[in-house]
Amino acid sequence: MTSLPSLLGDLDPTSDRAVFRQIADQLREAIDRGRFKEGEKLPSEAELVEHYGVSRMTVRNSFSILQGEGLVHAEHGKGVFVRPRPPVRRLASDRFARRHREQGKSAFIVEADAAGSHPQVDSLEVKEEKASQDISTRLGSVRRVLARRRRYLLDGRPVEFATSYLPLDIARGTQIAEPNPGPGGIYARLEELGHHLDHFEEEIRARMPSPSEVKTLRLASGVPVIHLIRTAYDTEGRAVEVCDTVMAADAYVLSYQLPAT
Amino acid sequence: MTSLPSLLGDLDPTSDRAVFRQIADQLREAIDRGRFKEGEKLPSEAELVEHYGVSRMTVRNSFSILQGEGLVHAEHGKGVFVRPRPPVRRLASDRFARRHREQGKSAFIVEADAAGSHPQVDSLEVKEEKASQDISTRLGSVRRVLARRRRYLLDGRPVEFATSYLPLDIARGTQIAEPNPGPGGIYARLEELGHHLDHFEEEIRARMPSPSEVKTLRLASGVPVIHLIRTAYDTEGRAVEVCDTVMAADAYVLSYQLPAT
DNA sequence: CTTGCCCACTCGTCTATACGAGTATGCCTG
DNA sequence: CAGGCATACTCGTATAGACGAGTGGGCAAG
Repeated sequence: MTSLPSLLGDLDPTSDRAVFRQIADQLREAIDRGRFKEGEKLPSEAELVEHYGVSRMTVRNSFSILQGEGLVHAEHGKGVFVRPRPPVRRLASDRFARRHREQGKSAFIVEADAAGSHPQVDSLEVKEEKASQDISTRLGSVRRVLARRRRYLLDGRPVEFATSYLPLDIARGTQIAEPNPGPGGIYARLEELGHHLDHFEEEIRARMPSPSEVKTLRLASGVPVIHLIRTAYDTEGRAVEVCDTVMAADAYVLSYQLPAT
Repeated sequence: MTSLPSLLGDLDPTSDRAVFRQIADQLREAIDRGRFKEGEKLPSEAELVEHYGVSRMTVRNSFSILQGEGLVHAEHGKGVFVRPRPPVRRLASDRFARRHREQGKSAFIVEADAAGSHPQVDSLEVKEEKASQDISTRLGSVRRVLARRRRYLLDGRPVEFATSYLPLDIARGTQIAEPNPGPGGIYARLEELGHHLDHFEEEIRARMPSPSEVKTLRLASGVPVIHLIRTAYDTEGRAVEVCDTVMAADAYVLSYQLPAT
């Protein structure tokens, strides 16, 4: 094994910078320089304690900084590893164009198959419920809505959790209220029902996940979520659906094409 | 002062959940329920040590979880506070439409003034430099570029750091290479130079900030950044500008309008 | 009354120690 | 040879204590 000093250097006792930050800095730099590669194991806490001559809590503090940055993750009993960058899913802004709505399978499945990954959808739940204040406002003051919840997985990893909300007067009793909305998804059904789609509005935020989001998306620490709220409007200007999506930020790149007008 | 028990409850010694997580859970819930309001001070470490009968490090561990979630922030010598949600800036997808390009001031200034906040732009730097691999690819294999860097502040708080890259054959010697690109910004100049803009492509990612981004954006811990890369294409299909923007995620909501086509 | 200092309280950093629990490996037993 | 167990190594949790440094209020001196 290569000796640590050759990889990691010494501390600067004259520096104002806290020792645990200096250690974190050195590890970060070593990772950035590729001295530790993706998925590779970092020196164990004990080794770093030895190398730097500090206490274990100090080393753990350093690791906790890097974890917060999403650079590394710890595995109990194994070690601390450089977090591999997962393959990302690109979401193009034309993904809801009518021409993509012909096939029988959902856009998610088709797209993932094409990319060679194994897609899955689970946690399906379709039910009527009271609209939250926000959803109600977006849908134009409806009291109750049909909520369609589902979780998307790629190669076994949860990447996205989405809920669609539709006004009851539109969705109740239609195939939209069924677990499987049929070919082309709910947008195809909406159009068949006479609600011709005119445009979508998407709002994008990024933030740290709530504990429940950490759980459902099995997020590593230091991974933010992208929160996307899409509202679909029909040609009469009515909001016919709101889709609230929380995505693991390390699994997505969103891509939009805008006219220069 | 209200006694802590009335706000915070007890630990469950039979629970599998680690003590510091239980404490974090209770504090989080109290914050969510509004028992501690935005900007309000949480009980001090000493008080929580007393209340729960645990050691100080355990309490600090709890705080560090909440900091990682961006829920609270600590101020040396003062206490730990519920992090106030700053006002957000909405970026609409039509913000580069030609009709917004008439006025003398930059879009950022106009928009912030309208919102009643005090906008500022600093750290201006305009220079020629070697294009990175990524920028070169996006601009169509150019070696050197003109880079325009600037930082945007709202009411004294840095919210965004952006760099525009333009091919030298377009920008060199023009007003684009001046610190002040004139009314309507560089897009107006590009069109005057005969590069009529056709469309933009925007790529959006979210991630935790690098240490240098923490510094330039003065980010609190637990605040991700939104990384937006916009490429501007002219009517001949040539990429004429790439703008790389890093935004404090808690200060922005991006909004896009998409045709249903 | 004002100024300035001191002190109490806050979080920041660091040490040393202890035990628990998950993982992997190799040896020993059947 | 196969299975299982012991063991060493990993990180997770928690305690107790020490000192440093930023903040703010009160008190004392001018």
